[in-house]
Amino acid sequence: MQPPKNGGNKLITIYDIAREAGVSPATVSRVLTNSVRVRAEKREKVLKLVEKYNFRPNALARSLSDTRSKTIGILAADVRNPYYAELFVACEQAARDAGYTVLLANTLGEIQREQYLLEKLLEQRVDALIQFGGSVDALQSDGDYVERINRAMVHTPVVVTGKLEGTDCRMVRIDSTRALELLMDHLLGLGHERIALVGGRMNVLATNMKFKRYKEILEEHKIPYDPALVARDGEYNMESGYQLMNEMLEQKISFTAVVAVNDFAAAGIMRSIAEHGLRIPEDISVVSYDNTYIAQVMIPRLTSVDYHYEEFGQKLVDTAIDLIEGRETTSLQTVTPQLVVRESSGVAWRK
Amino acid sequence: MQPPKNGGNKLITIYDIAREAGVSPATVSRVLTNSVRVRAEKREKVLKLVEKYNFRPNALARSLSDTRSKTIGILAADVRNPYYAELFVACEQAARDAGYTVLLANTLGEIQREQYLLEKLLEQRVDALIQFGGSVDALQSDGDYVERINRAMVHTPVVVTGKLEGTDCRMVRIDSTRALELLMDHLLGLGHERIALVGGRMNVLATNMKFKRYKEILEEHKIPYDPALVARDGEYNMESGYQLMNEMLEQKISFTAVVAVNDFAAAGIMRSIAEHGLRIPEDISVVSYDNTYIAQVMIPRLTSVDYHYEEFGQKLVDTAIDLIEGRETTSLQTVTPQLVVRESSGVAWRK
DNA sequence: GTGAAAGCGCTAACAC
DNA sequence: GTGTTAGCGCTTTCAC
Repeated sequence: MQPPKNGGNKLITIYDIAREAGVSPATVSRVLTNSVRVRAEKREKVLKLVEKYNFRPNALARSLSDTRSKTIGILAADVRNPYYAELFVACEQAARDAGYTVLLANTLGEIQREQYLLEKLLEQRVDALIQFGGSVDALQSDGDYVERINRAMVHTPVVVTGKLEGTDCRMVRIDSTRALELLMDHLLGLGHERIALVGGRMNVLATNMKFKRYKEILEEHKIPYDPALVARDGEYNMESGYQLMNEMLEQKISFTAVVAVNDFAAAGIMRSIAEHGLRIPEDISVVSYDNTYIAQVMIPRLTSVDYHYEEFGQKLVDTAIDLIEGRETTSLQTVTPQLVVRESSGVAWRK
Repeated sequence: MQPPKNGGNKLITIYDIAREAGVSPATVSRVLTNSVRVRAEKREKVLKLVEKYNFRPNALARSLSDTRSKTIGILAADVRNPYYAELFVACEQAARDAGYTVLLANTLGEIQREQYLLEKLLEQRVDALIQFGGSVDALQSDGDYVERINRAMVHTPVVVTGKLEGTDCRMVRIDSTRALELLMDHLLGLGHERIALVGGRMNVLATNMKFKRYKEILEEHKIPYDPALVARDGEYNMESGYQLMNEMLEQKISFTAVVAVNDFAAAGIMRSIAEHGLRIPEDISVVSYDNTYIAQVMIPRLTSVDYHYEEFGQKLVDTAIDLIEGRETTSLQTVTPQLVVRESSGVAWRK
């Protein structure tokens, strides 16, 4: 109990309001929470004082008292990535609408930080946890992290955008398979057959799923699968797309279209293509996932798969709240992606 | 006091630890906070139990008890804008390093939401508030908001990246004037004289300051000021840059360089220029502010002014913490911008 | 060094 | 309806 070192004379409490209104603290609380009917007269009196002193109830005390903080923790990989930023803002909105506050922490791709922040969020007694990016994206879940999540889930429900094998956490994720289908249908329809997959890592769930479906689709269309067209030893950024495309172009591998692992990678890919004197989409079509504003900023604008971020965020939050309030929820829900066709994709110049 | 509807058997408390360790709760607290020396033997016993039960102290209770939450509230305009995202992550890091948690809320450009979120953050009893974007960017501060901030500041120090006239809140902001100088020096050095200013609004502090300095510099260089070169009836996004540049180009206004209000606007400007069959930088040089990854994604890459986001965030947080702990701080601090030259700017094609 | 006890500000039985 | 009271889980005097 330190003396407040800054400006502060103590903040007003319900006791102060109660005293001045000539009622009990409980009544003030009742007025504030609107839980039980209070006589109009007293109610007015309290409300007037609340107004007068600009009284704001202490959310900490409230949370401590009813053992729910009305807060949802969000563990995001990195909000500097517009994909996560979109998703976060969507969640924030949905949560706010439901009377919840969100507490965001960025894991920045480090498993260590991820664990640390998980603990921090739990200390804040968030009522539920939503995680996007990081360990939950992995094809094979990290055992140590799984154990921590399992311990957390004894008291705090967890919702993830990927999966966490060995835990019972709810999953709300993009239908990656469908996302790839949209792109492939689009490209095949334009006459493309030599279609490259560029960027990302195979040990990432979504990336892996897309690859599987890619091979299936080729087979369905009787197009031979050429491993040289799949450059998956990369990352999810521009540099990686740039590097990988450079290599493919320099090896004279022939293809008429490339599916970038996301808009960032697409940007790098586009640069590489331009530097090799080729045109988009005349020589090579480029399409990608996420439909962040990068897709709109590029010249030509990118054909990209959109994820309905609002709906995505809403589902994540709804699921979290269902869990908090003890309602049953499905183990896995999916968000249906949608293709946004722009100028970066066109008809194939040869069969 | 609701019964926990989700999985939860009650969480462990220091009382449980104390009982099993055969010490008092106070001692457990002492071990946890490392405040006073505790006999090694007891300390070990407690620590072992903490480990055993994976005990995490309730941050809410702790905050309530010592009347500081070790939390800094951040009111940001919109983290989907990479400028704010960078700044937020920088603040989050700095805060974390200092043992603080950050609580983010996005105002999304609505003054109403801004006020609401301000109250929400105060209810959470944040120890300090940092605001970037929104009302604090305005040339003329909103009276109503000023009043609210003043009320808040009785108990909670506020740091902003702009200004808030009529309040005593601390300011940490980019040296906008210097930022413009960097760009002008660069362009003038390349032989440009007909330099356009595109995007943004004059009632935004930073934008306004840049305009003032722009005129001064022209004067110093004996270059006549042409109002037709200043298109400031816009926004801070791509569409706006696109529109404004379209208009200038269609009006056949002649210029060899344009200073975009930010990277987003620059992207729109570049598209407009390309659509008019002009080349960058051969025909027109384009430069901008913020140096977000949009600058690196564009072809050609953008020459842009960087803000040392890490340092910026660190200063904001340091100032907030100084205020929390009752130390004196300067009213205004600035962050020195730095020019990053890329391919979008080149020598003027005529004098 | 350490325990007992009060208090942080609120909510929720429980009486009346 | 409304006041009284007992927590929520921690920190911090204050004794010893």
